[in-house]
Formats: sequence, C-alpha cells, structure tokens
Amino acid sequence: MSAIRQCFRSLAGVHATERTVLKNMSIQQQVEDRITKLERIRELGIDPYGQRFENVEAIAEVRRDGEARNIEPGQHAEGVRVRVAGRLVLYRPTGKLIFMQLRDSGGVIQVGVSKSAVTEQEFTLAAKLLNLGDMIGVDGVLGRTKTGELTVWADAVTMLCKAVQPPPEKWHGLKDIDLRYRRRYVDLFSNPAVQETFKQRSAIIDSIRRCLVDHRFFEVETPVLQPIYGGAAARPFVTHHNTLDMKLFLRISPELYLKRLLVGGMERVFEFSRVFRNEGIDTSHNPEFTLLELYQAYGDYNDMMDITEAMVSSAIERIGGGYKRPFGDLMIDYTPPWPRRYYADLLEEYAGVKPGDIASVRAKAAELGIDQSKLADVIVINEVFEALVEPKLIQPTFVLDYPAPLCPLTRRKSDDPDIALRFEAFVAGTEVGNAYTELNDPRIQQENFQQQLAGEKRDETMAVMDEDFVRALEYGMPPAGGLGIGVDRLVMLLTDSPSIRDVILFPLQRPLSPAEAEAQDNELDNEESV
RNA sequence: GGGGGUGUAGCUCAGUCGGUAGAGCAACGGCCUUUUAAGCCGUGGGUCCUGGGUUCGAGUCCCAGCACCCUCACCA
Repeated sequence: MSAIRQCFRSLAGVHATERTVLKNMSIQQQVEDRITKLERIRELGIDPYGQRFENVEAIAEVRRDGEARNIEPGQHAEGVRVRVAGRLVLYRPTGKLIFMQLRDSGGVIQVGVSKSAVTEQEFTLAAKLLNLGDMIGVDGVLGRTKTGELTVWADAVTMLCKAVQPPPEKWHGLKDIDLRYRRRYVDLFSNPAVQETFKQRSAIIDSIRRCLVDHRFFEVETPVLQPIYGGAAARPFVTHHNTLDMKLFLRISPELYLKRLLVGGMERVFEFSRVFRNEGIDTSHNPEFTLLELYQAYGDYNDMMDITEAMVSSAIERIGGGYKRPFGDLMIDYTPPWPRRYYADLLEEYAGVKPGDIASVRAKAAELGIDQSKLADVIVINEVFEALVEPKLIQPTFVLDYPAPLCPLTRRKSDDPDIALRFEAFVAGTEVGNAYTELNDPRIQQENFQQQLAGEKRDETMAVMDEDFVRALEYGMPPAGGLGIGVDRLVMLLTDSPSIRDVILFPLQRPLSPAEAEAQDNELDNEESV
C-alpha cells in the first residue's frame, strides 16, 4: 500500500469511529477509488493539489459578460478568452467530448472539453481522473452549445485539488439538518442559498458599520475575558487563567466597558461583540451570539431610535429586496419611522389593564394561568406584557418607558421615578433591540446594583458588585443614549431565516458519539497537563 | 425538564400485514464529440442510530438510551 493511501486511510478514520471505518465499505471504497485516481494524476506528472492559479475571473462576471455578447447557439466568441476556477458539480462525458459544470462562490458555468482542443494529458485527466467535488481551473473561449448553453470551451484544464470525499447528491444537496451544521463546509458548497445568506449577513454588518462610522461613531474592542461580568442578566460561562490562577467569565455584555469609554471621553463608540450566555438553546438562542452595542454621549434613547432606523435602512438598501420583506408567513414593513408606543398604552390596548392598577393586572395574570402570587408586582406586569403584547408586535415597533425595577442601568424619568427611559424594538413578535437613556448617577447605580443582587439568590456564578464601574461613574460619565442590537436576529429577519442556526456558520452541536466526546475530553485533559 | 416527530447505502429517499434489504444520484468497468437531473451495457456498496426484549423469524412490534428537528417550560 502506498504511503499516501495509508495516510488517507488513517485520515478517513479521524472523522468516523474505528468500527465504521473497518466495516463501512461503501464510503471507504469511494474514498479509495478517488485516491487511486489521485495517484494516477500524480503519475501523469500533475500535482493533484494544484498550484497558484492567477487571474481567475468570477463565474458570475463571465456569465454576465457572455450574456451581453449575444453569442449565437453553436458559435464560439473567438478572441473572448476566459479563465475560471471552481468545484466540479456536474460531469457528463459523451466520449470524446465532456461537459462539466464548475461552481465558484458566485455562480455556475458549463465547461466543454473536446479531445481535439486539449493535450492528451489534459484529456486523460478530464476523461478518466476527475470526480465530482474536485477543483479545476479552465482556460478557454466563451461560446454557446447548439442548445444555447453558455459554455467555456476549454483549451487548457488545470488540476487544482482532488477531493477524496464524495460530495452530496447533486440535485438535492445536503438536506440532513444535523449534518449541515456539523459539516457546514459541505453545506456551503452544495447548497448555494446558504452561502448567499452568509454573504447577506456580511453585507448587513458592513452596512451597519459604515452607517455608524458615517454618524461619527468609532469601533472599539473590549474584553471578552472579564473578572467580573455584568451589563445583562444572564448566566455566564466560567473559565480560568492558569498563570494568574484566576477565575474569569466570558462576557455576557460589553456594556460596562463601553460606558467606561464614555467616561474616558470617547463620545461615540460601538462594538460588534461576541457574547456568551450559558442558557438554553432554541431557534432564537445560541450560546454565543453577536451583540452590537453603541453609546452616544450627550444623547438619549430618542437618538437610539433614530440610529436604529438608520442602520436597518442602510442594511436593507445594501442587500436589496425593499422595505417590505417576508419573514415566514409574515410580511414586515421596515419603512421608517417605526411606531413609537408607550409600554403602558400597549398594555392597556392588548391586555386591557393599567400598570398602576396592580389588582387587575394580577387578575389578568391569573386568568392567563400565570402563578403570580409569589411574584413582585413589576414581574407580574411584565409577564402579562410578554404574554399578551409582545406576540402582537409584528410590524417594527419601539416600545418605550418600561417599569423602572426591570431596568437597573437605566435613567428614571425625571418627573416619574417609576418609569425607566428604555425602549425595546420588536419585530415579528421578538425583541431585536434594547436601548436606554443611560444612568450616569453613581449613587443610584450603586443602589440599583445592590437591589438587583439582593433580589436574586446567589449561586456560584453570581456577579459581584462592579465597584470599579461605580468609581468610573464617579469620575463623570456624560449623559448618553445606549443601544444593543441582536445582530443574529436582525440577520434572521432580513434574510427570512427561521432559525438562528441558519445565520451562524458553526452553531454549537453536541458531540455525535461517546467516542468523539471522549476524544474531546482527552484533548482538553492534555492541554491542561501541558 | 414535558409533549410530538425523525434516524435505512456516500447523498436524497421508498420499504405494505412481522417473512431473502430497495430506487435514483454518486462510485467502479465499458460505449458515446453538443449534454441539460444526458443515455446505454455491466459491477460493487448496508451495524436498517445504539442496547435489550417479544417471536420460529424484527428495518417493521415492545422497553431503555443517544443525536437532531418542532413545541412548551426554564432563562432574559
């Protein structure tokens, strides 16, 4: 057995349990067949893993150009030379003429390889040694077949990469949801719509970033590893630094650091922050997600509403499709300005109760089957709001002025200390944004911290008072508006994706088998002992 | 954590009443210079998720477990 074959055999074992490798002949044989071809390619004097291939044109560009030239069926556009590269996704040999389709990240194009147009070596490669999933480069002349298909008629075929694993079925692609996440690389090259979603994600983030820069914000990076976590109510992941021998938390929010920057005189800052919350997983929650936070000195939550509309508008302009967009069965109209509704008014409108009339709120809660007897007034109010109001907020809506005890980091309304100057932005019944007129009074902040801590039962991971943050406020933080946007949820909405896993490239999955779990444990153990 | 669903060839999926494990694509050998989910001839490929049980006999029925999906709850 050749060295390379041996190598691949063991390589195949990395991805499957040993028993599967030994007994599962079907995939094993396909891999071996491809390795045999790989060796024959090498015997031809060709590197099966290719070299630098310069000046490749995007297939979408070649296609646009080809369409514009009005080439007649059966004709070659002499002199229109192109160079394309990509993955082989369709292969139809018809003897001495071979049709293939190459896909790159932006499109698919047909390639025709005629025995008479390429070297013997290249034709042998194309006719005998390629498999679906391989990557090749093609130089040729643009033309059309008799049936009108735009085609690159090859005069050179260059091997760029042999794939020893077979790709999924060409027509259906990879459908198995679990496998799609576990092998996202396969999902991406076999399901073009998936790449499109992630391109849109990138465009949305880029347009938001440009929008903020245009509004004189600048981008910062603050610690992911934090000795004290805060800025949100969530359970953190806990980790440890060996040299310092200290407990660290993965951030649940960048808020307290960004506000320190306001103290430092950075007047408009933002961060696309990956945050980590050690809680449940469902179609709208992944343990790590991207939270955009921004702070504007001398502003308040009204500015945050304006900037929210501006960011979403710029994202929509960028990815196209208009302000009226489908999300599942819903049609959402993002045209600004979005309605700005008061929390209390919405509660009255949809639940028929007033927050001040706690008796009827509790009656309503009981009616809904909420066990409200042990809950504080404000919690009951919020339960009723979540049950009856939030699901109704389909069209983009800012909900303003929350009950103060729900919002420890928010400034109170000056003429009504029970109201917090906070809004949440709702779309399709879920929260996508959360903003405050920020609290900058250090004494009230300290009291709120203490109240919040007293209100929760302590456990191992509970936050402690962030005294340095209070001290920072004592040095003076300008009055400010602050905003957090759930970037993943916004991308879900704008790309009509039903699950957060559709907009996160590698969502967390459990290990597939006890063997894999054990392998992971062993690796971790090794690292710790180093 | 509760309820429901799914798990069969590399992929997409059938599998009737419990009676020899199937198709298409992919792969392998052969033919074919205009294919469009190409076609033709031939071949190989299975831990039916795992482990028990019932049965003469289990992909199929029962029990337990695992992974994933949906949903509710928890968490904000």
